[in-house]
Amino acid sequence: MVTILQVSRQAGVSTATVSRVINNPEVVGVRTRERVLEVIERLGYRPNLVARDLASRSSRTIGVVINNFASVYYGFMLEGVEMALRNVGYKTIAESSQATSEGERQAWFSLLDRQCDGVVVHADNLEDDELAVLLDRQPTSVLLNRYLKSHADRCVYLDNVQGGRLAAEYLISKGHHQIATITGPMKFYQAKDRLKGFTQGLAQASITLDADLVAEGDFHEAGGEAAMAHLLDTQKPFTALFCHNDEMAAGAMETCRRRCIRVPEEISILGFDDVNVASHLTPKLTTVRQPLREIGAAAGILAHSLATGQVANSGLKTVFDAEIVERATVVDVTP
Amino acid sequence: MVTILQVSRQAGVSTATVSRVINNPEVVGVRTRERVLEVIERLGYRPNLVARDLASRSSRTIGVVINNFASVYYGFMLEGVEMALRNVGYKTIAESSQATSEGERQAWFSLLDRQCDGVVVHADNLEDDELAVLLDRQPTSVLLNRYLKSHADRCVYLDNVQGGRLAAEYLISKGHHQIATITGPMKFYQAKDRLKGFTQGLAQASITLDADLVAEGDFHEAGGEAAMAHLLDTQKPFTALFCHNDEMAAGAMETCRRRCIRVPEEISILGFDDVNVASHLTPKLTTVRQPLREIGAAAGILAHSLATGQVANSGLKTVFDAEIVERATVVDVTP
DNA sequence: CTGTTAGCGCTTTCAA
DNA sequence: TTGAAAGCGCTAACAG
Repeated sequence: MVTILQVSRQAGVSTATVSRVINNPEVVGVRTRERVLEVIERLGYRPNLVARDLASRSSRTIGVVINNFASVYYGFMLEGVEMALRNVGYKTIAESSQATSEGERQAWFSLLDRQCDGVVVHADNLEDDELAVLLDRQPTSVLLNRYLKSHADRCVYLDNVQGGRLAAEYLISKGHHQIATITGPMKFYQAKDRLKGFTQGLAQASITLDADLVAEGDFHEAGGEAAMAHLLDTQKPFTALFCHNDEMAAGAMETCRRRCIRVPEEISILGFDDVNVASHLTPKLTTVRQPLREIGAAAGILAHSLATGQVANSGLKTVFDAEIVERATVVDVTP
Repeated sequence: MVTILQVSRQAGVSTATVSRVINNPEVVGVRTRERVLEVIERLGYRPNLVARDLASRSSRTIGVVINNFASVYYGFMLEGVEMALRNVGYKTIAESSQATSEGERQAWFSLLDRQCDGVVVHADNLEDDELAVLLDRQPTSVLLNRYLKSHADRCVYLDNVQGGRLAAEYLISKGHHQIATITGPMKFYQAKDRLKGFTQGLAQASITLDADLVAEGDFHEAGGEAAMAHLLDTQKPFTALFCHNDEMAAGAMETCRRRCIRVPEEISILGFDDVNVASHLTPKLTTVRQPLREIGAAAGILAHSLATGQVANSGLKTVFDAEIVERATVVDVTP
């Protein structure tokens, strides 16, 4: 391994000067700089980032905690963070939490131990109060797609209430009045908020959500299948279904297929997220889209701003709206 | 930030001892250890990994280069690496290459600069000879899902020839004789190998692959759609189609749908990979499965072995077989 | 079993 | 514009 010392000797300068041509070229004499650059090139010198980080007490890196890597939902957000950070010369490093509170805690600390300048945490499982304590202690950490009232300026997220309301409004605009819904696990605030917004949306049209038309799913396909079967079995009629994510919508469609219920002719189905399963289903799924890349990018930038002490909240967008992506599973039933 | 020095003072021992209770507890007197542990706990001390890495010249970390994060194909492999490494107390850190040779190079070096003990590289775009040079220089780097004859023991990959052959054999076993195929871009060795194996498989049954029944795709859905349209337009009859990945199979199915060609009644379709789009298509896609997690895990372990100087190649599995996952798009046409 | 003593490779005052 | 010197926080011989 070639070190800065060897470069400095070869170039006949001090290590400080070599360091300068790397990090602050303009401050170094042009002739010296040329010479050093030449040696660097010739020796194939590459700075040891670990040493640099230690000495400079900065890693120019933002850490990201996500549930797992094998889901495009997190992949999109991660890509968003990475792209945004690349533009400002920062690196991204991600760690997965296996979707457990312990995993979230560990990944978060692990990133901090690596001296990340900031960390973007997608924490579905940690409790509000623990999150609050951690955020207080880590002034450069931000929450991804989770909202904590006590630290609103540290949260970048989709407005799930708006998303839920939008779902209701859209379905109503297509003439539906009897609408069922399959929610995510109600312990997640996403599910709570989407249901809340959905209920609001229905209320605007003077529709009261019938408790029999609400089924709790698990955010996975199997749960969607089961929940749909349950809804159908209660015999309450409905012409449209809103699912809290696309996976469950896929499950619901599967149940319909098995029971020979035609989608969308007999039942319209609306998903949420717009991850790529949506466009592969038959018929293609109409869904409520989350701008995952944008959300990730905003979170990355926020963490970066906090880390570099820039004007915090300088008009940075932190709450995002969902939007409808019309495909083929919702049909207009206006008489 | 609380450092090892503060802990040592509080505990009335040297920093070396604190270091020992963290990294080599058994070598420290039980009473001292208790005391130090108590102080660590009380002060909330967390070792600075950057400092440890620098001092120990080891990061206990393996880097991974992948194309991008927004695709489960890479996500699965990454998860495999991570899981395997976790078991041996190593960390994983991933960087994306944007699927360009320059990106692959940069990500690779960047990981090395961070002093990763080894790196697992998914490099589709770098040329064989450059790869060979790099592998020679980096004795702890391994290739993921790519085969380089000159460095066979540094490659962990799916046997694409076997996969292609398996596809042919399977289709033939279902009574198909007129078989078309949509390949990946032929500049990728995966496509070459799958086609080669496929041809071999057909040859075993004395079938010669008709050039008109081969179309080159792009590994994406759009390319699959176009390639299928092309195949259909040549008017050569075929009863089955083998696609080099599931995305293109989805595209081909879309083209069939548009042209009112029933799958699998009129044309059977076989995919490759078994990423989750496969199970969401209608009908569900029969496909050739790659054990992505296992491949990732093996690559991680290989890099780890090389990094820790363990018995290289101690019976470590480095080439994996594909297998058929039967779902609903291939039908038996035996008379 | 524990402390002392050198660093790891780089950055960063402070002077010159 | 450049160099000398003092670390960053931790580990790793080497003694004892």
